Amino acid sequence: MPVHNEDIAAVFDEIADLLEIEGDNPFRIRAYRNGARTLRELGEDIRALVERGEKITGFPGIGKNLAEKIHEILDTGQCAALQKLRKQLPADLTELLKLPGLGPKRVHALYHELDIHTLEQLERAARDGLIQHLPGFGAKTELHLLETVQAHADTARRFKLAVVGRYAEPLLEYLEGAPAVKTVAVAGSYRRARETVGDLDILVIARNGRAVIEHFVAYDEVDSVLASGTTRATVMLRNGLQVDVRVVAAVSYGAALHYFTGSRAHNIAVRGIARKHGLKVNEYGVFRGKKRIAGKTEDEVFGSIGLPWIPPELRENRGEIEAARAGMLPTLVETGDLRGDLHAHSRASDGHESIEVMARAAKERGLQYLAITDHSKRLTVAHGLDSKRVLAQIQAVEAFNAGDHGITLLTGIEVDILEDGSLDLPDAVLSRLDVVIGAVHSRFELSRAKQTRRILHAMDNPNFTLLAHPSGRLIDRREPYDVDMTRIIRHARERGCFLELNAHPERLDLLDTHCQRARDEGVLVSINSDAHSSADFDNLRFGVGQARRGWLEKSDVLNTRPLTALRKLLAATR
DNA sequence: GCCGTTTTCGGCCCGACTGTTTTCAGTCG
Repeated sequence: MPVHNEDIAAVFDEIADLLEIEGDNPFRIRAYRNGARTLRELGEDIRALVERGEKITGFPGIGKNLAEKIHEILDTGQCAALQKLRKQLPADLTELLKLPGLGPKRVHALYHELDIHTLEQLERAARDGLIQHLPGFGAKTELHLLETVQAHADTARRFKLAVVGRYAEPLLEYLEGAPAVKTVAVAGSYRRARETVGDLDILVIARNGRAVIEHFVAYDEVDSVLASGTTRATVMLRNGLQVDVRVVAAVSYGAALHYFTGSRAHNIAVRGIARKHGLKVNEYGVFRGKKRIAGKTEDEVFGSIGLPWIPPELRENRGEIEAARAGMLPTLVETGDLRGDLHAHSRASDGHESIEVMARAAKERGLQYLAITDHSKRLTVAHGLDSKRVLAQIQAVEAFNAGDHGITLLTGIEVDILEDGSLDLPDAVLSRLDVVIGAVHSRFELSRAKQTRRILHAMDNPNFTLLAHPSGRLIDRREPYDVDMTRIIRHARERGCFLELNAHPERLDLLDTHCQRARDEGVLVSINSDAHSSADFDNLRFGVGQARRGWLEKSDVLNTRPLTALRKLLAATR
């Protein structure tokens, strides 16, 4: 069985869970979790690194011990330390930790006092009234556990960023109507533009916290109130989205916004720096002893520990603090930097509008050019274009450009990459197009070696411009196909072609860590809407959010170029 | 278990809410 970063990370997380239940040293537990996180965010297969003989102890949180365990897991597929823990504790015990309200201490008690290690046993014991007699538990906790175990199917759900946006905006407006509210702002992973959001964090500046909280929990989409105090409350909306609201005073706004924006790893790192300066950072401000020295704005908070303001999308403790300290923070790309869009569909294949309507919609969003890239014939479900229809579309685009519309259309195609890596239309046709987007739409299950070879071969076609949605994942619906992204990025550099960052909320593909690699390799990324209707151009902002999480600057993005510069770059790929 | 512009030892982020505690532990973010 091939071992991937995620497999090793899962081992470390399980070790951490089991150690935590047994009450081990909390910092040792955190070390395992940090190691797991580093592996997940590496952006490259650790196996490939090891096979190349590279040292792995340099990565953050990977010391001698974890490096040894990584080698062991790669070599044997097993980890003796985990096996040993699993002998002491039943493996399914960690499942209980996922239940809200159950942490390591309570799981410890349930197991050691009542021999409970499955959800079924927990449910039975709760129904029999056995749990309320355990120390630290009571009747209310028991009832709560019974309810959550029965509803466990819907817990731990994450929502796509765009979906959360649709619920967040009206809720923000509603909160602005609470008594004496000065400011309402979204923080958390939504502000960091994570591709999915677990719960929505909203910060409110107001004099009277209690009044805001009362107003909030009365919102008509609230299904249940999970917690409610004088400065914060947590509710579940009817759609299953959890929302946290916290109320702070204006003097603490920056500190609270920073704190609730996270990520947790970033916050821990910032507080660590503050400690070295003899300061304490919490959501109320930055303190020297009892004296608040900063807190009104995020600028102040960062400034108090000698750093410039760091954009939220970078706050993952993936090097942004070091970059800030060195004055090397990127100037991140913005939606307004985009000059065009190189991936859109028309009615000719599976789009819903004419090329004229799509052009007008793109122009209304300030774009100077738009590539019409319908599907190729292999994708019969999408009514893909054969050679003859491609040639007809070229004529239609030329006819459009002959008029004065304030936007230029580019000819193009989203051509299927066939299983052998050839493209689904003849070179004679592809060579007449401005933009040739290669896309994998079939045989997702190919082995890593075959899938990678297939894509590399496609990129070698001299007409190939850019690779559509490179990982193929659909958030929550389909895993990325197994492919060596490092080789693909490197090949794009050698071949002189580009990668797409597909902005569709279900895709957001390139992944953020791959954007960083593309940038390091000097491969330009095109942030494309993949619009199938005129409203879809609004999705570009989600692609920009993802690009910002991937540290991309304006100059790293292909379609920030004005049309003439773009044409030169496109010509150079051939 | 990791890590070092005080350090190879001795640190490691911090506060709100809940429930069961009569002064605080556990969980969560």
